[in-house]
Amino acid sequence: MEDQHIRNAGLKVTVPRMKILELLEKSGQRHVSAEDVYKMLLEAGEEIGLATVYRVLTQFEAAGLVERNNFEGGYSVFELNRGQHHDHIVCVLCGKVAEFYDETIEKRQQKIAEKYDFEIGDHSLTIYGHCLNADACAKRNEKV
Amino acid sequence: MEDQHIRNAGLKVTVPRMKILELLEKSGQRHVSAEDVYKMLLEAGEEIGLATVYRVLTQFEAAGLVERNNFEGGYSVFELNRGQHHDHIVCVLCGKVAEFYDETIEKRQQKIAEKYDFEIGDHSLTIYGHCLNADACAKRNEKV
DNA sequence: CAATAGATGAGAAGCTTTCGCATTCGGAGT
DNA sequence: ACTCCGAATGCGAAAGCTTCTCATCTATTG
Repeated sequence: MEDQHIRNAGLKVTVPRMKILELLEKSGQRHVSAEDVYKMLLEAGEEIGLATVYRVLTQFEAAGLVERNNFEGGYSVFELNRGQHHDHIVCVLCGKVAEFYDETIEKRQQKIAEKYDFEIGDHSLTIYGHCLNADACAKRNEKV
Repeated sequence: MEDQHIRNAGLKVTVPRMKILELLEKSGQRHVSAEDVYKMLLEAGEEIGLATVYRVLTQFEAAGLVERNNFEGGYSVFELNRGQHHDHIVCVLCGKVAEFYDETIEKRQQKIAEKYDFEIGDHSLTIYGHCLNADACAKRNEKV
C-alpha cells in the first residue's frame, strides 16, 4: 500500500501526501511539474496548497519515492521511482520526454565518472535534442 | 576578429556585445551564468545592465556563438562555442562541471535518438552525479 | 552628417520555488 | 474513544532567475 511507503519515509500519512502519491501513480510515465500536480488535484476537487505540493515532492524525493528532473524550461518535473533505472531523451522545443536504458552507455558513463572523480547517483543522464514528431514540436515552434 | 562574429549574426557591433564576447573568451572552459557575466563586467568598470547581458547571451546562443546549459540549480550557464562538440558531467551538489567526449556514447546516443524519432542538436548530453573532490563539495554540503 | 532601425539601461513584472506563521491534523499513549 | 504534542498544512509574502517595457541612446547607411 502507498501509506506504507510514506510511513517508511518517516512521514505522517496525510491526505495531501496520499493524493499526490496516487496522482503520480496514475501519471505513469508522464513527467509532471509541481504546478501540474497542484492543478490536477484542484480540478479533482482536492483542497491543497501549492506550497504543500512543493514540500511533499521534495520530501518524496529525499525519501527516494520520486525522482526530480531539471530539464530545460526552468522548472522541475517529477516521476514515480519505479526502481528500474533509466535515462531520458528530451526535446528542447516541445518538452517531450522519452525514457531509455542502454547498457553500453551505462558502462561508458561509469568509466567517465571514475575518470573525473564523480559518483553517479540515481538520475544521471539526459540527452537533449529536437523531436521530429511534427505534432507537438510544430506547436511550440509557432509560439517561439 | 570578434566583431565579425557579431556582424555575421546580424547584430550591431556594440560595446556591451564586444565586452561580453571578450569575457567569455577569457573564461575558457568555465561555465558562467548571466549574473556572473554581469558582475564581472561591473567589477571591470563597465557600465552595463543585467537585462542586456541576458538579451545578448540569448542572441549569441541563437547565433550559435555560445551554448547555454541548464544544469541543476535553476539557472543557465553559458560557454563559448568553440566548435568542438563535447558533453558535460555535472556535480549536483557543488555545481562543478567537467567536459568530456566519448566516441562510444556518441554513437549509441545517435542510435537512441533515431529510435525515438529525435534529432540531436548541439549540446546534447549531461551526466549528473556527485563529485568526490572533497574541497568543493564539502562546502556545499554544509550549506545544504 | 542626418536619419533610422536597432540596442541599451533601469525598473517593473513574470515565473517557479521557498519561507514564515497561525491553524489544523495524525498518531502515540491513556 | 480522548487528549496532547509535534508535525503538516495553507495562505500570503518573499526570494531568485529571467523577461518585458519604454524612454533614451547609438551604430550603420546613404
